[in-house]
Amino acid sequence: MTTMKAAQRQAQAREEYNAFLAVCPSRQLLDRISDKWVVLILCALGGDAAQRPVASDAPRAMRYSELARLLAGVSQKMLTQTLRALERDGLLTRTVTPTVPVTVTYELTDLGLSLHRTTREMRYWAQAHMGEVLAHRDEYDAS
Amino acid sequence: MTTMKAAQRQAQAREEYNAFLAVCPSRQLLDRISDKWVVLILCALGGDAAQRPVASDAPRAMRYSELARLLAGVSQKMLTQTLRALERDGLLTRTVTPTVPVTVTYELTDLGLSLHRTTREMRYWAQAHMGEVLAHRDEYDAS
DNA sequence: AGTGCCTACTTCCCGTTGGAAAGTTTCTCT
DNA sequence: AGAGAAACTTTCCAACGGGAAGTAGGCACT
Repeated sequence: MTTMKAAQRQAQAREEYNAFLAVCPSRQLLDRISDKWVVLILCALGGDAAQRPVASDAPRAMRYSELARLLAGVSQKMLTQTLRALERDGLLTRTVTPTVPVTVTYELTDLGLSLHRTTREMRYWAQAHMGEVLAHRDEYDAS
Repeated sequence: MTTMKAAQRQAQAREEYNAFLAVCPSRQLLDRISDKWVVLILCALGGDAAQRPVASDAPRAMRYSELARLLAGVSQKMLTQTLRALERDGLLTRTVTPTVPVTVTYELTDLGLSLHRTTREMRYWAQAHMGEVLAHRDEYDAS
């Protein structure tokens, strides 16, 4: 048990948890990461701020105000709240530098980075299939 | 333009849409698919109802009541509402069979199936990293 | 004929969540 | 003394989601 490799631990975790059960902790976790602000924050910190993948894409630390500017439409309350939740879950780190005014930066951990691979796919899927979806909506609304 | 291959169309779409912009339609689409019920419904219809990937995993049509039972905790209102939205977006089809009582089945389209690959990853990530996240929370709450 | 039952919703009411905007803190510069 | 800047925090209100009850259409049993 104590000598288990990471891959084995994950394999066992998959047997212990079932996200379809409302009482399962992994269901609560899935609910939390299936959130629009979580997905956008992970995309931002993961480095894919550009419209499509570019060579300069790389995870990087970002300041609070930088995130607020990039995630158009997020309220300060939700941004702070979501960042704190992600910090608590170990997906990112929060670093306060005592300059004046104070500088706060957020950066993905390895755990956050592993989830970023999936959230990035969500974003690209949305951008890539937008046209198809709009076409389906028109068709649906016409009938 | 009319002779573009799917891959080319998607590449162009990625340049036209940027999900970080609040006004961009792809942002609205990302908001919609970054939803806990959407993720769970796609996982269910995608066939991975088991706790971990098994040979019998395959996309399959499911009845309304079957979905309601599998997605523990979903209200009828949200289930209906989310299914209709996904139908409108072309991610799944709704089929009414005039048996008695009526039978309604839902099934992923190819478009829905392409997104299912990503939502399945979200679910497995949650189940696989649950322990790590819980450990981080304990650590965070202790300080 | 009437009562009951079944699925798949739809409607109503209300508590929780999220957004908008204004307030707070700390220090520096003029 | 007053302005200003970053990163929140608080307050107020509208909207979203959950729970429960109601609806429709048709068989089936008494």
